[in-house]
Amino acid sequence: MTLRTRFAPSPTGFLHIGGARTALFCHLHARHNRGQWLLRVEDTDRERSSEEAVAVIIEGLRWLGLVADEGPYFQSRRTARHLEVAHQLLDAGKAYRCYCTKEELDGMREEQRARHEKPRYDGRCRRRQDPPPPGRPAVIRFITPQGGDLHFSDRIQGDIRYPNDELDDLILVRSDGSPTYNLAVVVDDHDMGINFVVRGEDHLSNTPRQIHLFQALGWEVPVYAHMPLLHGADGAKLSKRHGAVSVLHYRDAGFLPEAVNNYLVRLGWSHKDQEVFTMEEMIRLFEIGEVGRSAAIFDLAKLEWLNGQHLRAASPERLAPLLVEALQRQGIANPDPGLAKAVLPQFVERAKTLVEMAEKARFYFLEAHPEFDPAAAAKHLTPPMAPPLQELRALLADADPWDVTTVEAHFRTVLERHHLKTGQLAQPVRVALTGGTVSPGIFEVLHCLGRETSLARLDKAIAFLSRPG
RNA sequence: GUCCCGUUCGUCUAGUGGCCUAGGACACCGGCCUUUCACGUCGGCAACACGGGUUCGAUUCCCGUACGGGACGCCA
Repeated sequence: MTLRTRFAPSPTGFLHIGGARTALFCHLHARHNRGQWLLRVEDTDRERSSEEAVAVIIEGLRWLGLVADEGPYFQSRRTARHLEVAHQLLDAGKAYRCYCTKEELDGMREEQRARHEKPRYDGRCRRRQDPPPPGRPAVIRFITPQGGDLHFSDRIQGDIRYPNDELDDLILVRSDGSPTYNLAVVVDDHDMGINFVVRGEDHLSNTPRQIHLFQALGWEVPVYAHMPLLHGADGAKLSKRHGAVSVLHYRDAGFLPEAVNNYLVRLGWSHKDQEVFTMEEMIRLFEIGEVGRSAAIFDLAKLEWLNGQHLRAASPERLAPLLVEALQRQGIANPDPGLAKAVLPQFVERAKTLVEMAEKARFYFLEAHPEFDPAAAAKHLTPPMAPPLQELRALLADADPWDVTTVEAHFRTVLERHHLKTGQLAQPVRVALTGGTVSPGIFEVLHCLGRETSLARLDKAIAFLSRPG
């Protein structure tokens, strides 16, 4: 039997890093086993679901490269089928109408809490003999088996044993006639041939009741794998402060999707001492049964390191357009794509994100001269540097060809004549060309900047350090 | 409150009774490399929550406690 699983987000917000991790694990599990996975949007809560959220979730998955075999299916379009099943249960005497009001239910829960009991519906309408109150809307509740334990073997969590008496009669259909989540998942998972469910641990306690539903319907129960949750830096639930932002935020922050996937897979799973994985490796090596059971905390520093690793593994062809984009967002109107590609190797080891890369490479793309960092200029653009800089400028003007080797040769000539150490000239030149004290190797910078721009910037620096006063 | 789940360096993790004076990675600190910054490299700091068992022997098995998380909705 081929494995069929699904990723089933509810479109009440964006796809955050935790949801992305669930989607990734679904994808890996399906691909590893040559199975399929489908995307199902669980939008039975019409109040809170939105179309933008759907679009953003799909875009997030697309960016991560997690492409489903089927879907997206929309749960809200399957209402008729859900209700059909509810009535089937009703007809079979496995469900009943409940006329309890909100107030009644609230009162019941309050009393139970006061008695230190778990708040749950006591099933009073199940035993109702008298005719229903006329005109009062009813919900349909499922008759949960009483007594005994329900146990199932979770592929991640292990054997779970759950006393049936902890469960109450869950609502299948709301008083407005709409099906609830627990009904919809069971029906959809069955109808869509899902035989394996990967989802967050927050669904663990829903599982026993869903299994009861499957059994009442005479349907085969899927295998479950409940993933440990992701926590923020303070150990609490993920919030906007620490990571629960849209995955697309990471795209805009200059992260590569493969780095995000790599980071996410290592949260709860490992393979020997390997840290860096390609998607192919993840698919080949990933075993859902090896996933750990404890929650993990999101650590941006490690994501950044991994991003650096993947940045280095990526080709300049792939990265150049991304760098151009990042530069544009930093106000560079028309970054030269050719220059971006040429210059990329110089930054790939110096930046952890594309955004950082763009900041560092910015000086290459400036139309005007870079502004001298005041501290850098004060330290390196000093009057005594005028003669060597002028001499360098003169030699460079005639350098032929304009390449790294020639440029370096002229540079060394100046060094010798003025008895300077490399750094003594390199730093002033660096400030002249880039505005600051940090950049790739100075000969590469000269070369890639080109003769015209290099000379102009040197002139500007010479004028600056020769200024009166 | 009740039920379920979890607990190895700051963080992600390895570890399935002796190989553990607990391994790797990120972060951090220091050396080397060096034209700056990085990269690289070498080294350092740093953990089995606690208490009982079981056993010749527990990080590994059992029980309890503490702490953390999840669930308890006409949300998903």
